Amino acid sequence: MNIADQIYSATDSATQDRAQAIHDQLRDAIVDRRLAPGTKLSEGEVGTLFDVSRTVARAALQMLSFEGLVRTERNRGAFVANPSPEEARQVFASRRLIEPGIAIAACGRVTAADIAAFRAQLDEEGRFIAERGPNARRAEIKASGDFHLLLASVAGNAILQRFMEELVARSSLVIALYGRSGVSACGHSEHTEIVGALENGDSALASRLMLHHIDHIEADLDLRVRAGPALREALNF
Amino acid sequence: MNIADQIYSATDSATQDRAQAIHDQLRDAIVDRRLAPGTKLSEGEVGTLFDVSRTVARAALQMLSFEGLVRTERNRGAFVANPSPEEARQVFASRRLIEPGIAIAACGRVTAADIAAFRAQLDEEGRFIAERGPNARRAEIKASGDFHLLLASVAGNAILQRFMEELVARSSLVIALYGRSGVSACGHSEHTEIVGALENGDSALASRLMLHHIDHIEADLDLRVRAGPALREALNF
DNA sequence: GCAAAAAATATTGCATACGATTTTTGTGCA
DNA sequence: TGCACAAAAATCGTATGCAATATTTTTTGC
Repeated sequence: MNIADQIYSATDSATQDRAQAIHDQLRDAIVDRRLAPGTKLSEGEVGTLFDVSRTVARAALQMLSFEGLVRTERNRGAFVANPSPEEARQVFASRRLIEPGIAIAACGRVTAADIAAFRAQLDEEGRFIAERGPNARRAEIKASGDFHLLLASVAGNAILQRFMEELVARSSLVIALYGRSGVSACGHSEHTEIVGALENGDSALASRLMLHHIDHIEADLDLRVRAGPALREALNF
Repeated sequence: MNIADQIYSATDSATQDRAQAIHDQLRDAIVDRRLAPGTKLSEGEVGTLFDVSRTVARAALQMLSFEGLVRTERNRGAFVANPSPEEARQVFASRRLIEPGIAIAACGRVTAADIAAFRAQLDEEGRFIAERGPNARRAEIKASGDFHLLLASVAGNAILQRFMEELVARSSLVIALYGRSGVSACGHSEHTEIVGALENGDSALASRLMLHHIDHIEADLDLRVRAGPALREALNF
């Protein structure tokens, strides 16, 4: 590890404060669907829950708001985001644009250690697919997202990695709201194929597989408006 | 304008508070290079400057920190970001990945009114290129960035638009630090060509022109490390 | 009994206060 | 003069208090 890396990881680890930790826990809870879309997250409640003042709870909520995971309304509070079908489409349009490129970048940088990490990640996914129950399903969604984040980290671009973290988290919300079934097994096999392409250094194939994979995830969504979206919004639903 | 749009713009305009306004002004100042990289932005100073308490100044600085425009060090304060050559490369790698796709998306949605807006934007750019002096140069950089933001807004994806806002702002910092000359005139003509492709609905051409345009901007940078980057970082430069 | 107004309650927006940490200044000694 | 160490100043991290706004409950008139 060179000097620059040391500086980076030092500042990264020491970065900020308890707000970051609270943010991370809330984020995980949202991504894991333990917090349903629309759930109110009041500053006081979050503060007492994590045993901090409203000040730091507020900072954590502000971070989540920047990521689009909660929406805040003035003088009303913060709520777990309730993405509209249009927002859902934009999330996946963004992923279709970015992730094939990330796959290509990862292809040029992937190491043997990375491949091993991918294999471990695939095993993890497989474990939860075999199991039944809502907990396993949550873990499966989480693991599926982690695959994409692992790929982004291998690609070696910190900016794109952060974008992907946001997109994966928001995808999780979208799937919670509009997901129809579990094509997850299909998703798992597609992940396996992508790792295969990576291992062979076939960037064009990896990119193509990724694009199809995203299409498949989105195809499992039911993005038809249910009772009229404007009405639902107006009713604070 | 449909109901959903009204709701959106309503929440957007009412969004939050004075912190957002302060953020916007500071952001403009950074992008315009009135605040040089490395400049310290203490909470107290920002607060008294905008006549608010440290609380809201802090919130504004936190927003800038999320965008990568300032870096904050615990118990030390916030500083205008000083992107390393590696970060600069990542900014442009991200733009190379995203902006051609944005150009394609914009091609499919551009209206006559949009074209008129582009023409106005191009005129604005041209004005400042003709002028001399540091103020005109600042305005020119700003206008050049605004062109890319206008394109992103036409593309109609709010998520990608926000990513682009971040990338354009960070590019401005990078150019301030590593920019060599003004190939700006060249940039202006390239913008004109892109608008032409948009007008003709030639998405493939627009995408290709955009990619070359980004390459040209990056080619004008001198990203060689100067006195050793770790040393510079260590010296808090 | 029901609808509308009014009070009570809860929650956010913001400012300020205080302890902790860092940086700077000042002083004594070699 | 130069250096080490201590005191002072500046700045941040966080808690708390008060006013403003939103929400709920109660009361009141019909």
